[in-house]
Amino acid sequence: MSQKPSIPRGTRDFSPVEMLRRNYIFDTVRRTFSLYGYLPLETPAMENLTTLLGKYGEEGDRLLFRILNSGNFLAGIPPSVLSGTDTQAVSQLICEKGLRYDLTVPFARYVVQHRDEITFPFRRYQIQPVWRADKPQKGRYREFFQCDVDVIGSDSLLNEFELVRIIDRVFRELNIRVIIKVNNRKILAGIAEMAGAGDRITDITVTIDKLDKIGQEGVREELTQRGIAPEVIARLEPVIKLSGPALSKLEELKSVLSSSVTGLKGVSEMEELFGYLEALGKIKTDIELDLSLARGLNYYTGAIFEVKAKDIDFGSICGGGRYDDLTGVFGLKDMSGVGVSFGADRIYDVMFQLNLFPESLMASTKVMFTNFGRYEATYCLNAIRNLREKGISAELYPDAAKLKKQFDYANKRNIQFVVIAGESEMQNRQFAVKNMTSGEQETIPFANLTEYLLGKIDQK
RNA sequence: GUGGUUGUAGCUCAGUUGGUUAGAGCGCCAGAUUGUGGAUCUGGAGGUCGCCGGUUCGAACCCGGUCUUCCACCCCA
Repeated sequence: MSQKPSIPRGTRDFSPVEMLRRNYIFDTVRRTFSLYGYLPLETPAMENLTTLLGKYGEEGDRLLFRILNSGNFLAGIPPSVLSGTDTQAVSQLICEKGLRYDLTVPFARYVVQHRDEITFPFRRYQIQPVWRADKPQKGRYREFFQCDVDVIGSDSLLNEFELVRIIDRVFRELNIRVIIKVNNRKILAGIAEMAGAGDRITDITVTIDKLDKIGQEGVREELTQRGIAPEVIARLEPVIKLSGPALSKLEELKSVLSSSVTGLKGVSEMEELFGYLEALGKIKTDIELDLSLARGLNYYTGAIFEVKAKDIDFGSICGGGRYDDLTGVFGLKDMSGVGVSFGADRIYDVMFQLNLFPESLMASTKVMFTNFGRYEATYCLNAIRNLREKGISAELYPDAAKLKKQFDYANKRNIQFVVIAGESEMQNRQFAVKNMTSGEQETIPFANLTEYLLGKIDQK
């Protein structure tokens, strides 16, 4: 009895073609991270739930994949709990581990645990999958890869500045036109404070974050629904609607938020960041100070970032921000960090739809030798060794199949050159080299093959 | 988690009011061409109609459940 195989909902297999394209993204990202002096780090797929819970808000806790304890996980659990309806209580008793939800919290955990071996400020990058028990949709998976860059142990706004440069570079290299949106949690706190609802920041920010989507009217409605007083809403609106260049927005905010120490701090932080960008920037990517940007993760305390593709709507493909006290809950105070996360899977989707992957990715083998049998194959293998030594990827068709079949194979694999060595070629110590794009075929002496192909093959 | 949607050949999809052997295009395999691919022609293989159950003399079609896909909300990379 065989069962139809399948994989869990929201997960995917990646075929060789897909992996070549994914690696293209990972390589680009990794190269940039490393260029900016960040060091690689990996942490386990699973963490203790105590590490994970309570870091992502109520919604985040719900979306955590929990791992059932091993062994007799029901031992010692009161039957009254098991028969009840409080699944939360049950899961707490039978699960002590969970799959990581992002890379930032495990990073904070790592920093606290290894503080004595780390040289601060610590710059690390981490490219690994994360898991969320979300309902899958387009661009939303239950297992997806994040590419995180963070620097921890430095308050300097220069870090924010460099992250913007990294974002700019990565997306320029990938050829994706994006817009970087920036805001600051302290400004948001100041705005809420100024409006007379400092204790309702979460409700306010979560709602105005949807401005783009549901419009002013929608925001007003939802704020009312969340129990925000009309006069508060009235005071909020003009601020959110501020327009113009970042620096002029900030200028206006200074007077609006004059009564809020926190708010002013946020404004000056943003002034510093945009100051660097003006002075040293030369960044081609559009950067916008978007006062409606909030971001859900509730550990952010300063700058927040979000990147969207301009030519297609796929939600945010990169996001992050500054967190002043993520390590605090693990017992390490005064350790501010800032970082962003590139969503590899969404970047893939964007690039795929916009056709941005280079054709050349598909051609791994540059030269294929046809196979006429054992005797001829040996002749070819000698040449192949020479090619490989010169860095030209080459392969021999493994079976002495019909030539049509061998050519078909080369065609489908996008192999640029096919080398034919049969009886007549061997007699003259030659090869017939066929260019599969032009269809031209030349006869080359055995000794000249490597040189000939080196000259013909498009580098890169 | 709430509401909706989708599932037929490897892929994209037809399939009448429930009625014998479920179709097409593309792809695949073979041949036309026993050392030359992308074109053409000929032939061929390939389907528990997502899965389980129910209604019926009879189900791809109707009903229920379940899984999957996509969408909205929620939230987010």
